[in-house]
Amino acid sequence: MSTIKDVAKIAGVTVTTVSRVLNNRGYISESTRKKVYQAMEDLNYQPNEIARSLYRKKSNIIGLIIPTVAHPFFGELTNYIEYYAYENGYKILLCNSHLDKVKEKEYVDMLKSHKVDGIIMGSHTLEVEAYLNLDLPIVTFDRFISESIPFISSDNYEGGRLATDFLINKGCKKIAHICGNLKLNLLSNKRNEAFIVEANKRNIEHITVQTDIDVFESEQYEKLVHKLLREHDDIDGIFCSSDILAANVIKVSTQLGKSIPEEIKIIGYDDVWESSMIVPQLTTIQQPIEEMSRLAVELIIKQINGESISTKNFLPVTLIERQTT
Amino acid sequence: MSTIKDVAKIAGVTVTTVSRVLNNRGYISESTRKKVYQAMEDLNYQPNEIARSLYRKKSNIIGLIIPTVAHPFFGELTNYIEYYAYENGYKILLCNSHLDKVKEKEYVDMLKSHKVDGIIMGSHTLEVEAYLNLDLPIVTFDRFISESIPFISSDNYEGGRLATDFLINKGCKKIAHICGNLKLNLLSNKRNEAFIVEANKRNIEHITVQTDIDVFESEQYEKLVHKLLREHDDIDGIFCSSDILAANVIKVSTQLGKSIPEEIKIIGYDDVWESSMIVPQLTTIQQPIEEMSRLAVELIIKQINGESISTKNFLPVTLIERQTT
DNA sequence: TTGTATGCGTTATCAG
DNA sequence: CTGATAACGCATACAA
Repeated sequence: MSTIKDVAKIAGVTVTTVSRVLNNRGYISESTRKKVYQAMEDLNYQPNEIARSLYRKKSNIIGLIIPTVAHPFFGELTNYIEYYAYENGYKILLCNSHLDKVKEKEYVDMLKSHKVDGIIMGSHTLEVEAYLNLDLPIVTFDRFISESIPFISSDNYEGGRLATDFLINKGCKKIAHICGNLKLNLLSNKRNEAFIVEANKRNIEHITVQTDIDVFESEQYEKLVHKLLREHDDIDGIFCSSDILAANVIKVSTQLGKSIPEEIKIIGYDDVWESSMIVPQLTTIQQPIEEMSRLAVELIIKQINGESISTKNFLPVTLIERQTT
Repeated sequence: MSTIKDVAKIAGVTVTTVSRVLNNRGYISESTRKKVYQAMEDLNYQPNEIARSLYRKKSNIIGLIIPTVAHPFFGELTNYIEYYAYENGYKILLCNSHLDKVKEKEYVDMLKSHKVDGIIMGSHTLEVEAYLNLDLPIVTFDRFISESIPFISSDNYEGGRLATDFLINKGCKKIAHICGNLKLNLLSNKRNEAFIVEANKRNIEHITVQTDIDVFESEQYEKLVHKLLREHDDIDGIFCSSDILAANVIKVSTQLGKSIPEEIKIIGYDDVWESSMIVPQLTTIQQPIEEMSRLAVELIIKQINGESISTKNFLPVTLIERQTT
């Protein structure tokens, strides 16, 4: 690959001049500008971004840590994040933590070594302190770490409320909420809070099932759902904390011969693309995935530029009624 | 962030020495080694990978260009690719081309500027020449560009044969194949070749439907499938070139009141995670996504290391029978 | 309008 | 065993 020196030699000028035309800085005569352009063309020259990064102390790269891009929600999120990052001249270094504590830590260190300009965190297995000493612009999804670290989150309480109310209004008498591990201190726990409050308020029998099964372990999920439906044969409504989980519930319910939505109603969360594709189409709480992504990029870039931003960012959710309720 | 200089100063040695302990090169006394480690610890020092990359002319980054990570197939692929890359000390710079020719070209240039060590291409909208002058290790999925550029592909012909035969053996009398744009010169076109050959051999009426609708435009897909089933009410078997497409067909068939698999049998391609999750569970041709990913990383790294590799890499496919046939 | 010299953080060569 | 110093490719202050 040719360097700025080669261009300079061919164009018969010094590297300074080449650098100038490259960055449009200071005065340069039209004739030399042309010569330089010509030389760059001839050599098929492209500036070395590594060298630029070193000098400028800015890599134009954003690190993205998520559980796994194979999960539909994070796949969509990542797609949009990369899209908006690119629009703004940034690139994405992708890290799938698989919710492995050790790996997440290693990724953080790696990203720091690689001098990324900021980190978007969609995976949080580490202790609060680990994020505090990061000394780098950061945005998290769905987790409050400290007043100084901005987060983006859907309005989880409202989502939980909407889902629960909806099931009850549809006539459910005994409902369940299947969610992640509530100990993880995620903002999504608010969904369960709302679930309990609303069910109590309406005097409806309710059960909460926590799980930290990896979402791709469908057999385990199926077992869990089987168990739940066996032990509580009279459950007639389930609120799932993700669409993927809801798909599992649909599958098991069908296997058990329960008709949806007559005998059991199911409502998901996220509104990933699949939820309108499956049969029966899933009723769900829609998170504004694109807007969350756009905002994540915006917040990171503003931090990089030293602009002030709001730390608490709640985005609205919407109930999408389809065929499972 | 502290640099090697700071460490040197604190440890009371020169940068040379620090660099030595950092890279375990040459002799160093145990005592200075300790001092240096101590200083690194105190400063929480991490070597600057940008500077290293510049000097070594090696970034340890692999560029990945795909249509979009939001597509389940590419989501899974990307997950595995990142996994294996990381295992081998490489990082992934993610690019979603959205099959946009201009964007794909820009991404390629960007990756070259960023001095990635190699590119894995899962998106090919450019002309053959564009890839030939790349002057960088490269691996493509599902496209033969030239004898010098290695590709990875499932055994598409066999996949098409398996699917077609299976439908016919199950009693289908009139079958359709919905596939991508055959003009794109992808190896997946072999699936259609096999489809036609097998159908003719068995003397079965068959139709090929090409489309280059973006896979996320479900309404358009649905229209297409509606049209197909309206014009050919007697179709009783459909081979879809992706599971996502098959999911669309399931949805439309259900809407039209056709029972699956009694009145119409459906078979997909890929075996993404969703295919076993949907109801009814999808019969499909499984591509070995993890192995394809692992191999892609292996082939790129071997090229980077100057090792010789095979350019034509076909991986076996498997028919997975579930509920739609 | 253009050139010289210096530094970004690191590694390697060559002395000592 | 350790230290100066040059080089990686680029951009800027300062001269000319």
